[in-house]
Amino acid sequence: MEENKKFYITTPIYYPSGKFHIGTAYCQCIVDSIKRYKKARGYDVYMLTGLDEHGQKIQTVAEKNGLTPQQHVDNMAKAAIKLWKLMDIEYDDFIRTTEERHMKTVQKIVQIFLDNGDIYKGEYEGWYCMPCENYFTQTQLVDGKCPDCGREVKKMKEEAYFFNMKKYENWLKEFYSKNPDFIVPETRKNEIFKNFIDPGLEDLCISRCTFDWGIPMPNDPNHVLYVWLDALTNYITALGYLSDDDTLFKKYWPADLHVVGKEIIRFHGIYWPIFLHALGLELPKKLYAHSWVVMKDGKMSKSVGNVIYPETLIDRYGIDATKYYLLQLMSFGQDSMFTPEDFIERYNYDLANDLGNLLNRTIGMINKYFGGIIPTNITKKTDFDDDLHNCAKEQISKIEENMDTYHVRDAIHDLWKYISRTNKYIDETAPWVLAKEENTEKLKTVMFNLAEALRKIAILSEPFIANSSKKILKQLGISEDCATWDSLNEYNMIKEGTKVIEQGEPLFARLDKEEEIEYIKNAMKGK
RNA sequence: CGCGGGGUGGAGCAGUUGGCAGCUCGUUGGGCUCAUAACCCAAAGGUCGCAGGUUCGAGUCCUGCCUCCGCAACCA
Repeated sequence: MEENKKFYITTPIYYPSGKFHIGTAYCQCIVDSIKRYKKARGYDVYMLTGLDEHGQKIQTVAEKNGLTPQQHVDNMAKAAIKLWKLMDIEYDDFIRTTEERHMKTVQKIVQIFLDNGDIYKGEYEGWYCMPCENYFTQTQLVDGKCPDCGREVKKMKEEAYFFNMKKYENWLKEFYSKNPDFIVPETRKNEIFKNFIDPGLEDLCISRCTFDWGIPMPNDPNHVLYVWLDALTNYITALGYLSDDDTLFKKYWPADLHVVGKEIIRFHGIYWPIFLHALGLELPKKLYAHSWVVMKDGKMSKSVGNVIYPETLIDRYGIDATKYYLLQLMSFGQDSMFTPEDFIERYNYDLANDLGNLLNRTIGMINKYFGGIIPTNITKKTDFDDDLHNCAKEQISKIEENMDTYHVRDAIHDLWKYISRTNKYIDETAPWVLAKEENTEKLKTVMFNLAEALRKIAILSEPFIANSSKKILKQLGISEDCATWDSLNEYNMIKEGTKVIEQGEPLFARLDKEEEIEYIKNAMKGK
């Protein structure tokens, strides 16, 4: 399928100024699911995540809490690692921009830019709010005043370094005309073109001297790097670019996929390609801008009392339910709405009723009719087998197609179509009637096909709900080596004498709708 | 006239290159009893924001308008 079987995928590096919310968790989920899928398809996958730990805001937040910036980000890094562990995120490296390995390389990169004349010293001018110690642009001002505190702002200038973006403008345009699919969804590309590329690029201010929580400019230590040159480069510094050991860089760069939030696609779609080009490096293969989880009353906000944190859902409903919910919710290009009602409904209908109960009824019947041994050596067919098999084939190829284009939600919906079809198969074949008629051969066929369908469902669901996938196999008594992605094309992977668990255990216990909605709503209000 | 995205049966959404309007939930009726009172089938329900236009034919293309949301460059 691909000439090169490596796959380097990254998440954004999150800004740890506050608690990680559900949107951050979603981003981790989608990247994790793509990683697991690629891994299942035989790729040598490397997944990077991390934190963007510098900047004014970190400094301010730390001071507020009576901490040094370093202490603050250390705490946040611990919290992040704990959360990713709780969420069972399989990353390969976790980069922090305050790490030596990052800072050193960034300084080297800056030096290269300085040497090549890509960086020049100029003056940054903006509206400055003294109490907030922050610059704002004209358009950010609210009634000509500070958008944060509402006080008067002053027009101020300061010395700053700039990156010469204009120099690369034509190259960037050319790149996009040759690679129109670089950014998905397409609408995000249109957005940055209309707003920033078509009107002509402006040079990027890359340093500040009003605060010091950042990487010093190698040529001028009074200045620290400002945001993007520091943050974006994490994707290569983590691989050891320009360090003593750059084996990972040689192996995995260029990235196959950067997943980022739609709010930062601009930086990844304009500055990042230009930085890389200026360094003479290859560009990533694709940028995927995911959209946002929004609430019924708009964006999440603490004052409205509609913020949902991942722990709230994970602690009570488990990581699989949370991942499943987020992944099936978020459409490819559109913001999607979280509601407690919807969460509980999806949990009950999809996970408990459709999937969990399918496993449970199958196990029940295999126990009841065949003493728990999955029948093999099938000789008879029922009228419904072909249709079930065709559905499997069709859905598998749709899932693969959707996962290959990162349409995770569509892939999940495809999988559930197959689960539904399998439930229907039980009604069509009515095993209880076959049992009464003592039509043992046909009954064997039905039980085998059900077990086989569940085996496939377990394989297909692994990227999304890994724990449940394992549980399904375990309850069926099927070993994991009989559950590889390649074996999806096989129909005789279940070994003779495979024994299912004696008493099926619910994968997802049904929830009391009213009670749980109440619970989530209270959690959102901070109770 | 800054930019972008929405407005599709009660709710939340899909609708790829224009070709008989789909999905999930809800509602109504029916079937089944293996199962976590789960599962399966069927029906009702839509002027696809409004007004024009192109076309044999438009939710899908063009024009204008109404309305909601997000972003506006150094703010992650």
